[in-house]
Amino acid sequence: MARATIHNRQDSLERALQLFWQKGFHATSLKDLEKALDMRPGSIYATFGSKDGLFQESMERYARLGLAEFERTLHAYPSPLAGLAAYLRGLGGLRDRELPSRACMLVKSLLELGEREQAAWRKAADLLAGMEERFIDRFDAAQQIGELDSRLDPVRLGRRLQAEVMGLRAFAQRDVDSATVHALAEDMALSLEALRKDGVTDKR
Amino acid sequence: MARATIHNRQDSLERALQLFWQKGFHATSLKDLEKALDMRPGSIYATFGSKDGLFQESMERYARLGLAEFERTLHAYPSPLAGLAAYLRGLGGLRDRELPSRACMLVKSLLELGEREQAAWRKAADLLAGMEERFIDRFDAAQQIGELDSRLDPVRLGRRLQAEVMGLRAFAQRDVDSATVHALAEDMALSLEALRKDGVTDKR
DNA sequence: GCTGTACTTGAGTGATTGTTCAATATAGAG
DNA sequence: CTCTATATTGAACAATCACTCAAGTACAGC
Repeated sequence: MARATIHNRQDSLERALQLFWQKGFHATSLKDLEKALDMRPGSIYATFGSKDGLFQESMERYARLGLAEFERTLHAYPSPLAGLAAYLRGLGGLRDRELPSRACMLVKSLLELGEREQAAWRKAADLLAGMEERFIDRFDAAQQIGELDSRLDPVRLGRRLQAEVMGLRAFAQRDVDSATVHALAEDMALSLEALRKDGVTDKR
Repeated sequence: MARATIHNRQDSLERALQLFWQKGFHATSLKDLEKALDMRPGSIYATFGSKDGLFQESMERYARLGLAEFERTLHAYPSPLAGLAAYLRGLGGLRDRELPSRACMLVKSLLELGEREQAAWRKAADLLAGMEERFIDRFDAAQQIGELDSRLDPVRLGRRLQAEVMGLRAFAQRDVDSATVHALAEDMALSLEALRKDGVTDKR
């Protein structure tokens, strides 16, 4: 009935994500995107509407994949606190993998964007709020199985953890050794594990 | 002997700093700067060389003023640990003051800039390294007066604190209540104070 | 009041920005 | 094959980008 598409949407989105994650919104030009996606402007606009739209879809993909990896880590540990600590230790390896950036793309966007890109800024803020909810949910679970002192506030702990992750990843964006990042992540993980109520057996 | 300058250099720099801190490097155009400094392009280039140069000088000013405020807080407390905790609590008020941004300008730059702005990126990284040194120095001092367990590593503690500050300020860039930021800063301050060796009297 | 010097101006530079759209190409249906 | 529907192209667009420089301006010293 019509001409078939030669570009896979998810594939194009992944390439755009890599570019945006590395260079940020403003420093990524449409020329860059044309090259990375191997598409001409018309095709890009027909598929994604605008640079801003493509950027927002990239952030959504980033958050979806990041959350999936987070959940995968959690599932490997029956204990919520142990899962969160393992997630932190995993971030210690940020300098070992080859990534577009060590920093979180959502945080980069939150700091880079302003009023002029309000919609994209909102999206970044909302996606981060979703991640915060997941953190809080895990502290809640830890409390329900008696792993965490009932006097502690899961909401505050969740926000604290998000701030720690933001800080760890921003710090890793500096030109520091992999060992330094590993040590920092380890210290954060230890602090988190110190929350474990005395007498609770580690069931890893 | 010649025509007098009508613009104060420090004053112009302060205005540029406010703009860059709020909007970031890429989103700040020369038009914006012309308006904020009330200077025409020729004057700006005669005085600061380039947009990149002006940006780097702005970062230097930012770091100098920020460090001065940090030292002022420290001087109000005879105990190093108490001083650092007070600094964290002060950051809890980020949402109360009217600032160009809640996030640290150096972190914003570290995350926004890339290879194309290598010199400015380096400057941001170096200035952050300088701040890290100050943190480490305070933990060192705490250790020397016996306020801090001698088995703890001041370098790791200093880096951890910098990551916490980065995280706190990035978190505060989200659309959260002032109370939420205060609570987060309080939790971080409490963790820091918990490092105080048992038996050491608080001399605040 | 004149002169020399340094500061300031602003129109203009070429390059690059995100975006549009008429033309073209290509697949499947008949 | 022809026809139709849709994917794709890429030249062209106006706007904006960082930046330059010749001309104009105003002050200090004489």
